[in-house]
Amino acid sequence: MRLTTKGRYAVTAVLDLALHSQEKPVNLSDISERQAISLSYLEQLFSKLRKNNIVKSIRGPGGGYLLNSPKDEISVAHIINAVNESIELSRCDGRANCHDGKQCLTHNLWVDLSLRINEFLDNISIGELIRQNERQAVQSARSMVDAISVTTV
Amino acid sequence: MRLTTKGRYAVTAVLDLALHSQEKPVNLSDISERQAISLSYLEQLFSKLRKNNIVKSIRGPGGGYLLNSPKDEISVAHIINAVNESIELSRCDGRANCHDGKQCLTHNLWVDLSLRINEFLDNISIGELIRQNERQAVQSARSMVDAISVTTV
DNA sequence: GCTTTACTTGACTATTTTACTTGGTTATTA
DNA sequence: TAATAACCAAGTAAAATAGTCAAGTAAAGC
Repeated sequence: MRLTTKGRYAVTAVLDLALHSQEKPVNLSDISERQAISLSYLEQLFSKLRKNNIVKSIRGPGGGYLLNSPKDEISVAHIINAVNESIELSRCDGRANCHDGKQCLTHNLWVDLSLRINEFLDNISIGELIRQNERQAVQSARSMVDAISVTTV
Repeated sequence: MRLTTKGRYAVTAVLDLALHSQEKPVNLSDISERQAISLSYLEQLFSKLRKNNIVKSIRGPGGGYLLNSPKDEISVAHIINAVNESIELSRCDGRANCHDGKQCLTHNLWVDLSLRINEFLDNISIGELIRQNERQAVQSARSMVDAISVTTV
């Protein structure tokens, strides 16, 4: 599991897609404009997302991309791993390098941690992310209203 | 929060330090050899770790590095953020770019997620990582013993 | 106090990844 | 058949990563 700006771009783009595609496909030009990501870079990212069955495409005029599954079934981990190709070069995989055991221990510790991070991000779906944000927005709007009513009363 | 091989190197090195420094300082050459990380790269990483009060150094012969706090008070997030400088270029910070609100929404969603990842990694300490691994080792040893005793009885 | 050891610092370089560009081709619809 | 938008491939600039080198400085021990 790697977490770089590339992953952020991908998650942001999928979030944009989830927010804008009500049955109608969304084309990359629109996402490019809204999220300020270059069109061709988006094409590369979406090519990987499509190959990983996260989105599906419709060609031709009026075409674009759609989520391939319900929002709640698309995890952040899935998106990030899709664009990162995740060839996770885990050094001592069986042979070599791990001569004295101690090195293998630290390596194992890292693998454990890596698994835990992956598991964590696998439990956060696009749908959940959006809902949580909506709740927060409602809450802050409410407290804003409260604040106003307090100051005006 | 960014999670790259650089962060892995740093966490691995601190784990190695935690495992090997029983009151005595550990020098970077030893870590370099054990973890197969170049000495000069370790120097750069430890310079940042020291500035962030994660480790302390002792100069001169017999010198090296020690953890600056108990194992349980050093979080994985702390280590990763220390070496990554975390200048997290969060695009629309107030001004610019965020014209239509929608873009800001996706941006906020990412920031939320980022905070959650950070919080998650902040709750995993070096000490906890090591202990968990020990438990696993004991368990697998136990189940191995069980398996053997079953097959031999 | 001098020498040795070993950390410290900074500048410099190679490699890899990221982000983007260009220039196309192919499928679909109006 | 003209316009649209996905698809594809090669190349490129900039940034991050990983490592090198050389000149320091602090501490230990003789």
